[in-house]
Amino acid sequence: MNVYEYLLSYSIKPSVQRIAIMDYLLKHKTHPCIDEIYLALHDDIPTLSKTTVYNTLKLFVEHGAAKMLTIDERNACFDGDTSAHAHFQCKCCGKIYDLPMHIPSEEINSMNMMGFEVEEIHSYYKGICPECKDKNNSEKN
Amino acid sequence: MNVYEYLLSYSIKPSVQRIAIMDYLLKHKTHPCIDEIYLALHDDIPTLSKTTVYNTLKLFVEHGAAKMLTIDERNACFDGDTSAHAHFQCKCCGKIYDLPMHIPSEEINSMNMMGFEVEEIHSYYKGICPECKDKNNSEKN
DNA sequence: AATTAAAATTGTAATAATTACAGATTTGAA
DNA sequence: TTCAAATCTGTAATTATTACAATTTTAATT
Repeated sequence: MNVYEYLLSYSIKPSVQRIAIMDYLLKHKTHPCIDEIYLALHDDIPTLSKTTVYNTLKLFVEHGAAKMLTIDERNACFDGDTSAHAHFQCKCCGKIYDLPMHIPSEEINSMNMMGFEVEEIHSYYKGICPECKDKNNSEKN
Repeated sequence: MNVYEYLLSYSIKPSVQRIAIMDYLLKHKTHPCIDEIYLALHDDIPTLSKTTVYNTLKLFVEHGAAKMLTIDERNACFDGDTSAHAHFQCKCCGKIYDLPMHIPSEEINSMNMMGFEVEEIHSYYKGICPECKDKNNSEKN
């Protein structure tokens, strides 16, 4: 399935900009922020407006075609992988890693019992990633 | 233990402003944002600067006396309860609820095995809270 | 009590992310 | 081809946060 059909499957009317942004999201697992996407696509689509990137990602999130991460304090990040998974952000280099998510079914059940209607589950970790840990260790020696 | 001693126990030098802010955090489980704290304390401390609220909360977080939540997209929220617990934010009213947290020990173990040094665990849910669900239902009838 | 240096606080200005909005462009049906 | 709706664009406004220099407070020392 190409990106055009992929957008349609989420009831999103495709356009040059929407296809380019979704294509970027699907091909780059970096959990990009608005600016990263805007700068990356600016070469191919010089007329692209940053407002369009904002609007488009909002649309994607509303249609369930992307997820917004609030893991980075500075600015929102976006993920084209909408499957349930957790994240890890390195406090040193800022990189965001994907991790398998354990879905806490018992908790969600008890929340439902209490009358909470759970629509989104967010799970993330912060700390030091293997790369940065290695780098720090080798500096010390 | 009073707030003065409480701050000292986190190696934070007490001051009028710091005591007032920590006192507010401990007494109000609303997970307030900077503005809420600033506005609430402004009556008692008219000279209080919003910069001081920012600086003080940053200091609290650094010393482990408070936690910053990024659950609300608009702005950072703060929690004086530093014990491990999860949160639920209602998409309708915005209120943030405390929930017991299931610590995914197995995942953390495997992350450690992979070389990730986990320092923070964040777990939160979004959806509709019981109050808003009731309100919506009664409107429909 | 006066002196003084360090720490804390304050207020303003700068920065950065996001949103509002109006005009231009594109799309697709008639 | 025409036209209305949808989309996109660029600028301006808004909002959250940070930088920073000046002022005030604190606490130790004389």
